[in-house]
Amino acid sequence: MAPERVTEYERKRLENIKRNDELLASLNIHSKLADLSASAKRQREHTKSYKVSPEKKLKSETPIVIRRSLRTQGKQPDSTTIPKSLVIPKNPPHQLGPITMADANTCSESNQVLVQKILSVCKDPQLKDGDGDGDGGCANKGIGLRVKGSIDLESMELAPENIARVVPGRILSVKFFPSADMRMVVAGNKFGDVGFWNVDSQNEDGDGIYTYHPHPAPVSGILIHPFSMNKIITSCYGGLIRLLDIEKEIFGLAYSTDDAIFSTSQRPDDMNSIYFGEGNGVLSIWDERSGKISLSWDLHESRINSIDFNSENNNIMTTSSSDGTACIWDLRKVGKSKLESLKVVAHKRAVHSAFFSPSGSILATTSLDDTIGLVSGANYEDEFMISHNNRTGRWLSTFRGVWGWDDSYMFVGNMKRGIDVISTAAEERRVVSTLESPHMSAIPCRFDPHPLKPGMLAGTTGGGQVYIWTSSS
DNA sequence: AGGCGCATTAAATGT
DNA sequence: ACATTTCCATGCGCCT
Repeated sequence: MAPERVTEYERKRLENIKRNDELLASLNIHSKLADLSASAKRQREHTKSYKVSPEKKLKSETPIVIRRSLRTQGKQPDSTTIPKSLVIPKNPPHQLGPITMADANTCSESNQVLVQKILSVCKDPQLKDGDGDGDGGCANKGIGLRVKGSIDLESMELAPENIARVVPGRILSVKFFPSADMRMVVAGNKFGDVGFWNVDSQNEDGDGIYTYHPHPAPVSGILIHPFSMNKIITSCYGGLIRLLDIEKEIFGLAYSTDDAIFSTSQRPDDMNSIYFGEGNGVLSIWDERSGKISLSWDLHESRINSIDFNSENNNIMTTSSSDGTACIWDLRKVGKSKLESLKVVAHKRAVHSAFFSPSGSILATTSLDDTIGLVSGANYEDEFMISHNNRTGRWLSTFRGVWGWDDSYMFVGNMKRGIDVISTAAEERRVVSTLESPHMSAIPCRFDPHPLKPGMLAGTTGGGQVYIWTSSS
């Protein structure tokens, strides 16, 4: 019993420290941890529960007032007094407002190399025909949002040089730059870090990895506009949506809320809006031009884990939720401040993703009830459930099955350090092969297929690694 | 109905 | 090699 007590205490203490640290960060105070350790001590007297809801705890136990007053007193950061064990090295002060890339930078690499690289691709004359968008000159016209094509599974491989640890800790979101002229991936982790990896920089200087800390909480979404790659949107559990302007080198603050933001998406034909899942089932639309929420619906009874649009009809949207359902909505059928679902796919547990196939005719869901659903038919009336182990546990991000470059294959993580490939043809509908490699030393959980390079698939792990599988065909 | 304790899980880090 | 640490997941069962 005694040792259990100790670990219990220890756990609470760490939890408290972390919470306090995040609070400190959110208040932009980078200092004075004397009272922090005091609060940790105080925690000992509060021998109560192990899991207290964050809000409650914030209100009841965290000495907010003291911290505020510290800042209002204008006390300077005094790192010398910070106990070594409490220093979290990768946490520069967090601001609730715009933050420059320089301030958010947590690596030794220079911003300029990254900025110039991205701008050079944006400004590629090849891609810059016409250019009347007045949008920073980052036109990418003539290239589709996403190419379609079949690939040869047998030819997919993982080269050792296509592996990197891009951020520390667990990755929640990953996105390729939608450019055919460079291979760059962006990954967001549990700590709120965002890492950029220029995969082809081996021949250039540095390791091609640039890390920033623009968020105080897990990065739930990354969006890169295909026609304006110099603008990168990130969201986090802390309720922030940031819009990184590469030209200005600023992580701007687009929107902030007390609710957690669990998912973000953009409607392909309306890049001025951001659709995001907020709190316990609310879907909101933020309009870039007005800088405000233009619409908001209460669609689910629990968090919305994913949002996706049908490529063939951008009015058709799908959401997946921890309430155990994935739904299909028609945005034209807006009732009185309500949306009616065209279809509800019911799972027995939380649904962590729902994505339309490239053609739009199949919806694939991934659920903690250990199934992957394939929903098809003219009105999505055919449901087929494929059994698949999706119990990732506490230390890994949940699995989300993603589509490849046509309707024939899906990719999903496998607890045995592989990537399961599901053939979706009506007569198959099962795992037909598993991508495995001795170089894949951890379980890939979240994926992003390169939108312009069929066969190029990024997979990310609970340890911050990114694997880029490629196909020679 | 809802809050709380607990088991579960993988991989980095420490010895 | 093995042991320790990680500690904003989630479901379940037990308790109010």
